[in-house]
Amino acid sequence: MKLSTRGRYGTRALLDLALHSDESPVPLKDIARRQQISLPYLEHLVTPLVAGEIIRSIRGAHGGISLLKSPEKIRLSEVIRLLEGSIAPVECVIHPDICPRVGSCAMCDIWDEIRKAICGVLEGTTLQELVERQRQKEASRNGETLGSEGAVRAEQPKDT
Amino acid sequence: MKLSTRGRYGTRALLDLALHSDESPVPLKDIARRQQISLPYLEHLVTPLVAGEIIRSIRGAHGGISLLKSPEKIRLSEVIRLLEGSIAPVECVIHPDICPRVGSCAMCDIWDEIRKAICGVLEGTTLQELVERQRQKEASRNGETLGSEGAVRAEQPKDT
DNA sequence: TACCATGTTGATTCATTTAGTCGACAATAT
DNA sequence: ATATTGTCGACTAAATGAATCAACATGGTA
Repeated sequence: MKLSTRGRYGTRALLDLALHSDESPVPLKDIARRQQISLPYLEHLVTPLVAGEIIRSIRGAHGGISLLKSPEKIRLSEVIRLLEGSIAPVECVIHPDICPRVGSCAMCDIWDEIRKAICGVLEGTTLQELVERQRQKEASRNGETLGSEGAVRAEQPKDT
Repeated sequence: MKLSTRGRYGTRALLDLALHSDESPVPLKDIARRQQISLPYLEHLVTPLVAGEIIRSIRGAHGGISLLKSPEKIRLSEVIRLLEGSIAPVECVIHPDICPRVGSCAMCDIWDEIRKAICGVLEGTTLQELVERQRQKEASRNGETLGSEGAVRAEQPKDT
């Protein structure tokens, strides 16, 4: 149940793009440098986002990628689906026909509840919200400067 | 973000055990046959559940596995954690120290929300509930017999 | 026009994980 | 004793993940 680097790097790249978007497109090179992702790998991560019409790309000098929709309209669910494929934790939730136990398996219900729970979070989060969160974090990080640096990690989740 | 066969087979095996538990232990061979899991593979799946003291095993003739706790006290979260390891979709949620962006990364918040959402479902589901659900499904499947067999698949999730 | 900066695509590599098998062994009932 | 069952570690094969690279397409700029 782990996210691959596609999901992790891809979302970070998209957030980075949103944070650095003015009018002109943002070169992959810049995103790669800021996010510490290798450029040739990032190119592959970006492809499905272009195909999914979340961003568009412009070749040539001063080229790069830019958002096709305003950040409030970009939901994380859509992004993750493009980067990672289906969100469902098991296949049979999506394709009931491949499971011989279809309709008589109590586990499938639970797997689908998990799918819905995950979708709920992703559906309810827009790129705009991520941008705001990120800006806020960086601002409060600057205000922090002196003193107890370690105070950031307030509460650690006990749970896995 | 897919569950491996460990999680899928393991939970099915445990549910099968709960459904077929009387006083005597249930041989792995029977579970393997009913659930269509290869016996040598099932042996490996069962190991962490024994280690986690959810079930115990008895060797020798008439041996097998049996539940160590009553089904109402066995939460799916515990089972999945034993079978699949941490539920968190990314490592940095559990070990913030391995992430250079710790405390200043908006994505981490989201990944943790997802972890919580998944935990919520798993924490809130006991083996007893699964048993009841499963019995109910099988009962209604028997009452079905004649007529429109296909009526089972009422609503199909559009969403991934 | 020539050239440089950029994105596109497919092939390829390498490491890791997953899924599964097998054999030797330990324990228990009959 | 012996048949039956679980335990454990080694092993293998296939799939996936994480990249890298080269050849190409395209758009600015001198």
